[in-house]
Amino acid sequence: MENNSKYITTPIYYASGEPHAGHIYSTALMNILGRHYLHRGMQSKTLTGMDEHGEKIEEKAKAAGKSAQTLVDEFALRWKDIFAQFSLSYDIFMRTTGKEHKENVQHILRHCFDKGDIYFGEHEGRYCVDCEAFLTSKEMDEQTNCLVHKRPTELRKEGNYYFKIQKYLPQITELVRAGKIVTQRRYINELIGLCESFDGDLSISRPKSRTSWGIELPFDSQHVAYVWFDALPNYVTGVGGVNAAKTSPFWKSATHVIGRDILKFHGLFWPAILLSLELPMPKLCVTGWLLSGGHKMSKSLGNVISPADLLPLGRDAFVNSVFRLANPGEDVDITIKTIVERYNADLANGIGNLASRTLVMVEKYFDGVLPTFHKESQTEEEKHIAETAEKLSAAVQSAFDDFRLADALNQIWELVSLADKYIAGQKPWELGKHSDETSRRRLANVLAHSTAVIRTVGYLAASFFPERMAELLASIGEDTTTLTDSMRRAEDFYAIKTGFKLGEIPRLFQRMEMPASAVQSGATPATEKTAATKQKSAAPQPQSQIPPESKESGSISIEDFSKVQIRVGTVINAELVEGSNKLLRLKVALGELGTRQIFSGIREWITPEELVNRKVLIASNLAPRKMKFGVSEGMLLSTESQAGKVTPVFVAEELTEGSLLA
RNA sequence: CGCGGGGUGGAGAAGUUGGUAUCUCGUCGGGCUCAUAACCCGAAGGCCGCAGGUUCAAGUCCUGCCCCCGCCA
Repeated sequence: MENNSKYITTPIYYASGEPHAGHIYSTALMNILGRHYLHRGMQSKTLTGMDEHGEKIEEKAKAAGKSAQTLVDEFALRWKDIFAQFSLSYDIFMRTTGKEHKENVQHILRHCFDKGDIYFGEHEGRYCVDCEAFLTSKEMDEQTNCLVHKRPTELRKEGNYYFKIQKYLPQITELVRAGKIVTQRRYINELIGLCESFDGDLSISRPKSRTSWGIELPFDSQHVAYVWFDALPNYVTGVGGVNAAKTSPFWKSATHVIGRDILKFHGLFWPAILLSLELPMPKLCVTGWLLSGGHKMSKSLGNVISPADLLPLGRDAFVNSVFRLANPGEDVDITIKTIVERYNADLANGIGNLASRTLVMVEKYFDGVLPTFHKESQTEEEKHIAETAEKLSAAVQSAFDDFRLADALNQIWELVSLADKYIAGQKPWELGKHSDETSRRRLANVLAHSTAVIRTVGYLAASFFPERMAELLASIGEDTTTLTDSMRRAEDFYAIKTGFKLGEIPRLFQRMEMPASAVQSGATPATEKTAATKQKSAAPQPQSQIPPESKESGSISIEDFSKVQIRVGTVINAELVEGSNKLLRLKVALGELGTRQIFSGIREWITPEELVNRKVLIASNLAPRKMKFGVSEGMLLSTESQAGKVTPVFVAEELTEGSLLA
């Protein structure tokens, strides 16, 4: 029997920080997939939530002077609130501190333990606190620093429980090769690589002496479950636990939306646990990264687009650009500028304008009553439009099944473009000037076909833009109380509500002005730092990545200026750089931003002693720069006298460290 | 050689088994006036990272090199 259910999950997010654009992206993807299947008449269940255990959360709570539970409760509220602001709904908001989840985890642990898949072992090695894990030699440099976190590791010896993942690797490799876990080709290759290079078993517990903020192992009260057995099982909790999952139609059709960075955990660790549990494999929908200006968003680059930046543009503008520009799996490069451009092109000038021009003419020439088709006088072009539109539903559905949302959106917008061309060619405003029978019929046909296009687009795009599309459909008399057969309705091009009297014509997706801050943001973050590099005497920031700018000697706008973040910092250490006759290596405290290493070419003019403990100005959002002697993460602002003497700009001691000049 | 991704008109991207280089945005010119300064038509603009090789034919296959980028969403 055909499975009529779909279960779509996001990763559960770690409860130690604010959501960023990437979280909105994954959650929106889940939301859109869930809606789409609903619109196909299927049952869909969606899940998102929070991963709330672990050493780091315990530490963070301690630092904030509150209990871990209080901390995660606050984060859960905060995240729910932000999802709500983006109209991102879900059926289940999973929290790993929930009672049901704890019971599920213990059930799973007990099962695997009884089956002999979990054993106790002692391990001694280099441990990274940030990774919360022992590192292999490949994960450290020669000085045993963690390659991921660039910090020293410590020697630790610990007794932990291990899961026999090796036992399941051959099976998993088979499944991966057969495309049973991921369908996106590039990730199949990546996963096979991961399977082949994975050695050792999985450490799945932490002694309570280290952290007690977790779920207790049912067979050893002195240990709590580590993240693999704590967070990953949440997906099973969402369908009611292991036993329920065995027969759940939702579990049989589960799709996990994940970022490509957690592919190993969902494509290797999780399948191994599921094999031990003898549960069917879910499919993965792997997403790429959201980039901004060609770079991963990062605080030091100053190119972070936060949910707060996105909100004024609206959920739809974000959704359209992010799912239009690339299919999930690829990286997507977005800036405020591209989001607004795409919004204006596709939503305002596209479907918004098409709806407007069509309905205004219906109002004008037919007193607001939707006209009838005159199929007997249908032109080839009209037949072509109708056929294209009717085929679109199947194309969209097949695109969704392969997670090719960009392809789906592109095809929908192409239909809009087709209708615009058609209207331009038919000149209905000319036809409207004549009252003979032929002209009236042609006019009716033009407007009926245009309305039918709007209707098709409304049904097909409703999973992306639920609120606006429902408004659009309602305006042409469609019943939007339920959209569960949208995909089927979209196949019936001619089913417009002829005779329906229009109410007020909606103005969907009004054009957006480009925010002043984004006017020039077609440039990469690096080029946006041009203003700062004019302080060329201050530090040896190599300029190779900065193309010449035409307005070098001209004035710059206030927007340009505001791109440069200048902060007050305290020099906490300064030393000569061996092997360089110009450079000083500075350690500068920037308040919240922490301590930065900054190289400055001022050795000729100032001694380290004169700098230490002084307050200076730092351009803090310059791209970090790899130099021969290390990475420079900012620039010390200085002045240059006519004689060529360079002096740092010292500022008053009472200014606050880290504060931003504005 | 840690792993992985990538270099295609100004920007972002498609390019399936090798056969006239495509799309969106932007720019310029024209048209239209129903519409949300919108829509339609046309044009300019590309040593497809570099160098070799295979081939009648290479963005696409092979070899080497250079350069960017990402590594817990």
